[in-house]
Amino acid sequence: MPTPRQVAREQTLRDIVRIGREQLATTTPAELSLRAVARELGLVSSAVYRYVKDRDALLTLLIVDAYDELGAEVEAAVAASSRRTSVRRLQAAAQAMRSWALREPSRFALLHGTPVPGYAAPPDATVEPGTRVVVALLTVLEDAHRRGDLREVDGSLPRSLRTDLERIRTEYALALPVTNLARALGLWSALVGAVAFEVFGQYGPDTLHDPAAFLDVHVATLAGTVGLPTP
Amino acid sequence: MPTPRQVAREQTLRDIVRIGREQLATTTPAELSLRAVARELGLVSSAVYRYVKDRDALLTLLIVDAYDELGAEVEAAVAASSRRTSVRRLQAAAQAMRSWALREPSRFALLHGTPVPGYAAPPDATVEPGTRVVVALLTVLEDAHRRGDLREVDGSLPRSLRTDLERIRTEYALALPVTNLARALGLWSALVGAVAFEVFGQYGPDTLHDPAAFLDVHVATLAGTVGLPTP
DNA sequence: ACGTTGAGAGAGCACTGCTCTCTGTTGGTT
DNA sequence: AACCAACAGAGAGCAGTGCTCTCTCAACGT
Repeated sequence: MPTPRQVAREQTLRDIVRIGREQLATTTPAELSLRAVARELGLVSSAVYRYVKDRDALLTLLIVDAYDELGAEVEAAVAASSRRTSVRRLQAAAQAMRSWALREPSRFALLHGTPVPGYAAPPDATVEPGTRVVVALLTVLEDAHRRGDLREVDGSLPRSLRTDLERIRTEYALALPVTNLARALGLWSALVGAVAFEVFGQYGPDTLHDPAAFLDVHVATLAGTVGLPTP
Repeated sequence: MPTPRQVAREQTLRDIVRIGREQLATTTPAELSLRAVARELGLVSSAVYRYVKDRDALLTLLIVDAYDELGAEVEAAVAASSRRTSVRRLQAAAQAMRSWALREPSRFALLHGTPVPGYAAPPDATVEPGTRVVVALLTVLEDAHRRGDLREVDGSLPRSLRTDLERIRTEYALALPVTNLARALGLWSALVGAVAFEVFGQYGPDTLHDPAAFLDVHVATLAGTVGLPTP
């Protein structure tokens, strides 16, 4: 049975994450201020160090928090589109990611922008939530493969790359061939790259006036590379 | 004829950029310190404000500096591979970008990582150097198109997207069809995304042991989408 | 009932970007 | 040649940051 002190502690910790998340709505990860979180919480700055080792630890909490929210939304989009074509499902996943990223640019930057200096995310805490998006993409491909809609793409792979892909394939218990898996990894980074380009404004001003439409076209193209039938 | 004072001023300005560039070798853009630059220069912190309006202005100088260096290296790779297949030329461009990004992770982050808060790069200073890489990619495609090696890719485009692409096509005096241009933009963001994934460590630890090989495979796949013949 | 653990406060250190004022030099104009 | 304005740099200072240290007091387990 948890003591009052324990429940209060967990509540405060949740509040810290919540306030940190709110701060990220208006500031960038680099500007996230522990003192500001403390002020908002009605605490003196040194007190938050009872809950969070340092600023990097707070960032880790927020990274996991963001990965989970993004992952959940992409998974929901994939699940909701289970009766549509695989290309449409990938487009739905992409648009879910894009929507979230545009809604939460700082939290997207926290995940896929410049890493915080000297800070290495602890793998045991971040790898699992950090792979939810790519796993969701792989789910679509696995479904297509099971239905016989996935064309096995050819092409030789360097040996070390093939080894890595085989390991991933067994680790995630995938049925799709490694050549398709290679394309899927490419799809993943390309998708994140495309969203980052838009969120970070790197296409340049007044280049694309309907980025959502471009993303759909782009994802359809990428879907062709992983072996899906394109209309 | 420039006065001694003017040449001294320009020299100091160059020194500031040089020192800033050196600082970025060991720190991230977010940590770049104007005071540290001043110390290194043997000046008091307030003195550098005679040369640079504020920290953001220094960042702009460094962004242009980095874009130019990256652009020059990618252009050189494209030029040096003019007698090879178009796919190999794209791979050379990609590897040039990857090499530079791994050698200069902070400066790469400055270009393609999280934008600095509240800071909008002045377009008239950054757009031209910022497009050198994509222009180099387009050069490869134009060459291929001229030689008849570029297959016109089909697929319908939404109207607003087609309008944007037509404008880009005339602005850069391109001969390749807009459908291929759409794929080229996708190739660009995908390439940056792939490099960013590796530089920022987002593939996860121990996922790919030969990222250079993966990038070659990935770029070869993307080259197929823009209409180049893949072996 | 009593030590131990924990939460919070407060002061302080070293650092940041940036502004203001003051001094001395440079440079163009009369 | 003399003069006054423009300029480079110094120094102090403000508000903010992350983080550490010490102190106090309440909650907790024995």
